[in-house]
Formats: sequence, structure tokens, C-alpha cells
Amino acid sequence: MKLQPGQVLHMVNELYPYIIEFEEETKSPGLETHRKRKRSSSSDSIERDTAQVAASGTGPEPRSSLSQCSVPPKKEKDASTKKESLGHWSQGLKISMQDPKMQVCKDEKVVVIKDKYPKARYHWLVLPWASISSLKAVTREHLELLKHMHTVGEKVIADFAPSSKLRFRLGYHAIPCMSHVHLHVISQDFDSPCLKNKKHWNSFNTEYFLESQAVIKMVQENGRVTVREGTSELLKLPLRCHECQQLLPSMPQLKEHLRQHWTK
DNA sequence: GTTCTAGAAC
DNA sequence: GTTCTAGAAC
Repeated sequence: MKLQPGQVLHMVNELYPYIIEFEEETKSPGLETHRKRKRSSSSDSIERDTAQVAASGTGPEPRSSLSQCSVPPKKEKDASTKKESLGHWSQGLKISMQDPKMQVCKDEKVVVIKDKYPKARYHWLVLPWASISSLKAVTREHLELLKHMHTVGEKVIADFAPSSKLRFRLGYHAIPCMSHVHLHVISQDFDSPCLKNKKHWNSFNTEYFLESQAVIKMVQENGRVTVREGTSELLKLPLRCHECQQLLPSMPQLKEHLRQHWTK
């Protein structure tokens, strides 16, 4: 949907059934900082506006206005079948990273959030503000950004993990499910109820997990990130302990085995 | 990415 | 009979 000049978009907090996204404009890079500033200030004004709308609009007949807002018209079928652009799960990071409640820390280039389903005691994601869909889209232009993401990842460990012998790894999934480039910063205890299956395990404990340093080196030398053929098959490999290489026959047994490596 | 669950594996 | 995995989700 496209707003026409002068058209007014009314939204009511918590009641509006759609997610509002502002499409990235592909203009000259010189306008970038200006655009960013403009967007953040406009979102401020949107929050104020919606507060006013909600206060005045829900006064006399809250029930009727609520039902009007929350029931989407059925003819909007094409919006959901379109492309995976709006509320699709794979776009979840784009929404989480904008949510101040999710943000662990941020600077002018990146934001850090906690993984919504952490696979270890400490599991953060470092995301660039710039919209980079995946590692496939990464070029030498992003080299400094990748280095910065790594630095911020290490800073988060220093600032938020208790000073202990807890080991961390920083890296990317070779074939991520979620859109928007994100650096995993994950402690090596793998002590988490969200760690449930072979895919979870192997995505962090095979070559499916690309070390941040290796990715940086690859971009430095080749100008892009290439993923080996058959990488998706790595997720089906047998379960092997990352500390002692022992093979475990099932996830419950792997999780039980991992306990013995925890520092007590 | 997760949830759910049929049926394989034990 | 119970545990566990792996594939569908409209």
C-alpha cells in the first residue's frame, strides 16, 4: 500500500492489526544520515500522534472502534499471499531490533538484542541498522561494518557476561532462516531449554556456523562470502559434543552429557 | 525461526 | 507403552 501526498494514516496503539513498515529508499548514499535522522524523529511524532488519536478516538464508543480496527477486511488476501514482507516470521528480527525493550545496547551503526530463543545462557545478536538481507549481499563495502559488529560483540561479552571462564563464539549461520544479517554471540555452555533439536545443535557446532573472523577474512580476500555446497546437510549430522567430540545418540542424552562440561 | 504431532525408535 | 525425531504449517 502506498500513501499519497497529504493522505493521513491513522493508527491506534495495540489495536491496529497490521505492522507498519517504511520502505527503504534507494537514493544516493550521501543522503543516508539525513534519512536516518528523519526517520527516527518521525517515529517519535507518530508515537505522540497515536497517543492523541487513541485518547480522543476511543472515548464514547470503545467497543465499536475496536472491532472496526481489529477485524481486517477479507479482500486483503493478496497482502498475505504477496511476498514475505510483512508479518512473516522470517522478518521478526527487523521488528525486534527496533523495539527499545529488546535492545541491549546500540550505536550509530549497530544494535544488539538478546536472542528471543537463546540456545545458551548468553546468546546475543548484533545487527546493523543498514538493511543487509544476508551474507550473500555482503561486499567489501561492508568490511568495516563486519569488523565493528565483531568488536561490539566482544564488548557485549565484556560488559554483560559475568567475568568467568565461560567461553564464547562469534559467528554467522551459513544459511540463516531469519532475514537481516545478524552476528551470533553465544556462550559455549549450550545450557538452555530452547536448545531442542539436532538442527539447533548442528547450526552452532558444525561448519554451518561461520566464525566471524573467518567471514571477515573471506570478505577481505574475496570480496564476498561463499558457502560450501552441501552446507545444509551439515544440520543432519550425528550429535557430537563440542568439548570432547563424543557422539551422543539423542538430544536428551547430549543435553545430559553437556552438564559434565559445565564449570562448577 | 517455532509449534505441533504422527509414527519411528527404543 | 513411552520417548524422540522430523516434517507440515493454507
